[in-house]
Amino acid sequence: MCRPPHEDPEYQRQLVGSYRQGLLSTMQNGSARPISIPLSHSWSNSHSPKHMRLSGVSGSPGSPGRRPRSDNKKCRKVYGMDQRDLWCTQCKWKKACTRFGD
DNA sequence: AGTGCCGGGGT
DNA sequence: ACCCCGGCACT
Ligand SMILES: [Zn+2]
Repeated sequence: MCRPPHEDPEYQRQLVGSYRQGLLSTMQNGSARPISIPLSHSWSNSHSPKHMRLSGVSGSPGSPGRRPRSDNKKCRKVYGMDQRDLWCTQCKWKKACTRFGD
């Protein structure tokens, strides 16, 4: 029913993945406390102060790693350049897709 | 060639 | 905040 732009600009960017400020919509509480996320401790503060690294992931530390492209069909491939208006907002702006999010 | 995304830029 | 492209990694 309608969908005035006072909320959900694209389902409010999809999901209540808001923490940080989206909490307002769900809480409707008058007190917007910027405190906190349930930031837990580092599971035990110093799990093992040793060189924990045998050969797991990591090719180059100073690199974001490779790009394991997925065979998913996202907004762009599904609809095509001729219907860009149907893509999700992120795809429209050449950002990471939020609708499929593979 | 084409998709998919970060970084950067305009309003 | 909202709106995009340059250029890059990858297929
Ligand atoms: Zn998308």
